[in-house]
Amino acid sequence: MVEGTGRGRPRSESARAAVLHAVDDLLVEVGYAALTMKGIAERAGVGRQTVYRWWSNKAEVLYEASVTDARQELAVSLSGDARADVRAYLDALIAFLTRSHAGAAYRALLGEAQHDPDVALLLASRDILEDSAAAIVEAARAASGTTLSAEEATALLIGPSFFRVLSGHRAEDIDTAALADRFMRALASP
Amino acid sequence: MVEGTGRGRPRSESARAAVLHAVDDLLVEVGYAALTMKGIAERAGVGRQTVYRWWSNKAEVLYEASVTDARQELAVSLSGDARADVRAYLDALIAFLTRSHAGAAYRALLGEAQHDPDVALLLASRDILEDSAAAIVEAARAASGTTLSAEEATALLIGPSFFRVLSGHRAEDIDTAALADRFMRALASP
Amino acid sequence: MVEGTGRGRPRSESARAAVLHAVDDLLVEVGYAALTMKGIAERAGVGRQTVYRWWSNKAEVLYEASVTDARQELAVSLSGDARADVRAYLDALIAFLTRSHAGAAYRALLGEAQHDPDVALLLASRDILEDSAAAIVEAARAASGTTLSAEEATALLIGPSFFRVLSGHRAEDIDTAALADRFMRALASP
Amino acid sequence: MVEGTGRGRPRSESARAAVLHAVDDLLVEVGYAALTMKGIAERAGVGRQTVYRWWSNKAEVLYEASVTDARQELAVSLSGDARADVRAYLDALIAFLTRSHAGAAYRALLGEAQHDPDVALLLASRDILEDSAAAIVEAARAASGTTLSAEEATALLIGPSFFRVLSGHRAEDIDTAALADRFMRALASP
DNA sequence: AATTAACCGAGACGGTACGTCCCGTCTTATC
DNA sequence: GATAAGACGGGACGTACCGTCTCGGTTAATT
Repeated sequence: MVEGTGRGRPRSESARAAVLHAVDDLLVEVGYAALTMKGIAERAGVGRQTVYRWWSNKAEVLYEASVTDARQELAVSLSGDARADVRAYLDALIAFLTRSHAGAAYRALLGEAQHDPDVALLLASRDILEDSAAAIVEAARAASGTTLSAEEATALLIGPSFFRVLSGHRAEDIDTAALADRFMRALASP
Repeated sequence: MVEGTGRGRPRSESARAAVLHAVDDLLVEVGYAALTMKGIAERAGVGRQTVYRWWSNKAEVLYEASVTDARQELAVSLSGDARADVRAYLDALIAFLTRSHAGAAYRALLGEAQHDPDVALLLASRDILEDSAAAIVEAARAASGTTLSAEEATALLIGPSFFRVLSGHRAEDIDTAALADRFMRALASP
Repeated sequence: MVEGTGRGRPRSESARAAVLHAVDDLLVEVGYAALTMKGIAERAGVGRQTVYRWWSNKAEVLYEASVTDARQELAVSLSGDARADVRAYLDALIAFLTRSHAGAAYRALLGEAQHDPDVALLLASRDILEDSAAAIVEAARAASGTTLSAEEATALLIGPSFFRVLSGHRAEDIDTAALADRFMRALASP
Repeated sequence: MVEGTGRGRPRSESARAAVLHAVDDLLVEVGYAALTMKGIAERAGVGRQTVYRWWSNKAEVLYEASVTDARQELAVSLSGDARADVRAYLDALIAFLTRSHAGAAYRALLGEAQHDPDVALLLASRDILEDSAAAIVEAARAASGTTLSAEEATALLIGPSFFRVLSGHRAEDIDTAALADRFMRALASP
């Protein structure tokens, strides 16, 4: 996108990058609760107004800082074996939600979305999890010949692990092989 | 349970009730984000210290204020027809998560838990959702003769709806009849 | 003064003593600014109400706790030599104001009196300094045959040292011999 | 004096003035005891942090708010007649201590200084009373040819009135003509 | 001996100021 | 005209103390 006439000083790309890096670092170091716009600006060596000029709240900065990493971590290649692919995806999903920095950011944002409609809209506009599962879900639907919609199938796939992690259960307990098996069974037509 | 030695002025039950009522009211009126300890105390006509004396943060007050309502709203009676009971439970669950005040409180707490370990512990200690599903899950497991553990079955039951709601999808779209059907199918042994 | 009928439990003398001791100790340990009614009661092992029952504010407790010591420290015997007696009194006065615990209490009370009328009344009712100087002033007035009133002479005697100490000057610098000399000269008739 | 690099928003002169005015007003309206940093900020229409940014406690604000007035009220012109000048100064001093707003501030600060070392330092750094008396004291010393130091003479001059007022006596009783006379007599060499 | 009444300790109560932190906005000089 | 710096008005935080109250328990003098 072109920046109008180009008059005046152009946006500093280095400032943008510094902010996104600062958010990444601070999220790990101090956690989401202690992540402040003030702290981000200072860590990035950037004026406070510069942050506000490009992002309207910390959720937006965090979203932009983590969405690329999130997509990468959740990407799985299709092997042709639907059940194996589903299991691989579930493993990636759980690793993302419980051990990844980008996953921590996602959980924080999803948490914030529960009481901030702006953040809810931001997340709903492009749901990272749903996007990441689309290919696997499509393959599984095709393989099973299910009558379920993609949306329904996605909820069946992601929901159980999502619930276990978000509601605070230990993630090691999740048997992804069994989960993949039950998912395929649920998909199947009668 | 005895409250220590009984020395000193006893805790004021009316103050306790006033605080819990104030939290309930304020959550509806101003939302979780604008819910402050200061606001709660003032609305309750209670000293600030009195709130801090009995609850260490707003999550604890909110939990105590909503847990009883939550249990009531999620209670379903067993009819003997497992599939019908599951569907009734899912309807209650979705209504709770999307339309109930207690459910709004639960979602706010679950959100807070994603970036506050104290709140996470509080919720994990007695998971309202898991508790509420225990009887239905047990009945469904018995009816299906499944090899799945109760924990796994609970995640299968709650997860899909939970994911749809928490990640911001419209709740009316959820076909609980289909979901109950798929749940029973997933439980079934091969 | 008799306490009415004497019915009911009599005042606990040990509680009274414990409070006064606690005030003395705390004044030295934490200073006047950090001296609180709560702290006094706890240090004395006494209920808060018990303190309030007998003294209406911390100034009153402090006054009662220090007035006896103050009188003792400021007592000087008359030798017959007015100038020498005056000098001895000034030495005692400066020691009291700068090095004594009771003097610290007096200065704190006098400070409080500058912005609390109740404390001002308390101090004015029986001015410790003026009382202590009465005998010496009388002797000096008699020896000099001055036309000055006792009040005026007292102010001439105490004022200079009082000002030096209260306004924060170093006390060692005060030449009490010279001061005594000038005082006698000021008293003398023309 | 230069204020660093000049970067950033400069200090708001209007905020500074508003705070000092608020202190002046509040001291008269509610008295020193009820003078709070919170109240000052609110009355000035200023953020709390803005007050703390420039003054570390209410004593500092009050000092800055009253010192200029104090100097004006205590200024006396020299006529050449030392005794008359001394009397004029004593009249001004007593009026300052007992009837002036700036004098009320000074007494409050001096009171605070008795139990707060920070305030004591603040007052000692530039003693308003001693400064104000310097010219008169010098003139009186020259006229009398005394051997007393300026410090000693100042204490002799100010002390008696200072003691009378601070220890709560009525100010109307002070005979400044007699006091000036005795002061000149005390100064005189033998 | 039983009753009565005031005192005792403990500690919770409604209030309010404290000093700190962060919010999002603004106003500088600099680039 | 965007930037780094940093002051601005505002407001919540969690703590401390205020002076009051309400308990159970104690200690006498009066019945």
